[in-house]
Amino acid sequence: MFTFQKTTARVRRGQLETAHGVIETPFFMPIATKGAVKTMSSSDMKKLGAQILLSNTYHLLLRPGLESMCELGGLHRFMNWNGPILTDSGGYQVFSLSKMNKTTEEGVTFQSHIDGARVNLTPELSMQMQTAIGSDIVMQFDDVAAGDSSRERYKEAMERSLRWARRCKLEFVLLRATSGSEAISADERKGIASSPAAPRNDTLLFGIVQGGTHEDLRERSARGLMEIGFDGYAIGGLSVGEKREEAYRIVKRVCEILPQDKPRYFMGGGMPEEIVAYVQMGVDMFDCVLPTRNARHGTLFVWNQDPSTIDWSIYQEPRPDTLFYDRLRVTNESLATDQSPLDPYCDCETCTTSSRAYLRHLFGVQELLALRLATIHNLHFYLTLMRFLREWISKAA
RNA sequence: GGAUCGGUGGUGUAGCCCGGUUAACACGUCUCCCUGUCACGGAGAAGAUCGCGGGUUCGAAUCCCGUCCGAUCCG
Repeated sequence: MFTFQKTTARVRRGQLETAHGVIETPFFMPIATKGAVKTMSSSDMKKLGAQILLSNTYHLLLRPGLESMCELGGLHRFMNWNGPILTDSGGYQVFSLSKMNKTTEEGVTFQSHIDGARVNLTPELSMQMQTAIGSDIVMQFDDVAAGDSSRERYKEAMERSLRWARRCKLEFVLLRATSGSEAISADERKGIASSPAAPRNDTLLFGIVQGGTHEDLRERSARGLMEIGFDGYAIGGLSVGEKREEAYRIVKRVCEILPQDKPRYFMGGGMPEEIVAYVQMGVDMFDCVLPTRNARHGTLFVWNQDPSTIDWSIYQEPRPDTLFYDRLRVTNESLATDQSPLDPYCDCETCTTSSRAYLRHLFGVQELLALRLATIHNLHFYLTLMRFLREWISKAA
C-alpha cells in the first residue's frame, strides 16, 4: 500500500507499507549485495537510520544458494535485519558481468565468478529465490542494454523485459497460490526448488521500465507493465553510460506515464544532485553504490553549505552551475595534517570523532577502520539528504 | 692489513658476462575515476645524471684503473 501527498505538479511525499514496516518516501536504499552493507553490521545500519536495504538475488543464489536460504528462514533472520528488504532480480548482473554470460529467451546462463559453475537464471528462478530470501519488494527479472546501445538492442531488451515481466508476475502469483497447498507439485514449478517458500500476501512486486533513451520505447514498456499490473514501477537501464540529459528527459517522460498511486523507483542512481532532480520529477525510491563504493575508494561526499537551508528547486537541471556538496578526496596529501572535521555540517559518528588527517592516515596504513568510517559518513550523507528532501517537500505541501 | 661479494628512483630488484634509441619491473607516493557492487578496484603521472673520480671508446649502468661505503671471510 502506497499513500502520498502530492505537493507541486510532480513532487511526492508519502509512505510505503511493506511486510516489515512503513517507509517514508522518498527514500534511499543502502546496498547489501551479499547480505551485508560492506563494512557495516545490521545494527550499524539501524543506527544510521536506514529504512530499507537492497540485496541481490544473483549473489545470494550463488552463495548461500536457494535451498540454504529456505533452510535459513530468509535473509531478515539470517542477517538480523528486521526492516524491509528489496532484492534486485539479478537482471543487472547480466549487464555488469556480460563477459561471463549468455542471454536467451528462456533466461540467462551465467558462468559463476566464484567457481566457474554454470548457473541458469530465469524469471521463474529469480522469483523463487527472491521469495526464499523473503524479500519485501521483489523486482522482476529484466534485460538491461548498455548506455550506448543501438535502437534495436534497446528495443530487444525492452520487449524481452516485458515478456519476462509477464512470466515473473505469473510465477509470483503461482508461488503465492501454492503456499501450503498440494494443488501444484514442486515438479510443476519446473523442479528447481524442493521447497521454495511462498511470498507473503503483503510482498510487493515491481516491474521495470526499459527502452534506453527512446521515449516511444519507454512509453511502450511502461504501458505494457501497467497492463500486467505491478505494485510499483522501476525505471531501469539508466546511468549505464548514456548522457545525463538523456536520463533526465526519460525519467521526466516515464513519470508522466506511470500511475500516480504506485511508488516509482529509479534503479542504480545516482549522484546526490541527480537524486534531488529525480525526486522533483516524482521518483520515490533510489539505490546506488556510489556512497559505499566511493567511501571505500577514499572519496567522501561533504556538504559545502548548511543543508537545512538549501532551496532544492534549483537542482532540476542536469548540469546546475553549483552543487550543494563537494567530493573530498580523503587520501590527498594536502590533508596530511588537517585536523579539521571531514564535514563541518555533518554530525555522523565519523565526523564527530575523526579528523581529516586521521582518516587519511587510516587509509594510508590500510586500516580497515578507514573503510568503515568513510562508509558511515557517506551513507549518513545520502540518508540525511533524503531526510532534508522529505522535510522540504512536507513544508511545501 | 688482505680476500670476496655488493652499492641502480622512497624501498626491493632487473639490466652488467656479450658496451648502442627517452635505464625496466614490483611495491610505495601523487592525481583523477567509480551510478540496480565479481573487485580495499580502475586509469594516469611524478620520481634515478646507475656510490664517487678518472680512463678506453664514435658511444659506458655495462669494460679498465683508482677511491669511498656496506656485508662476509682470512689474519
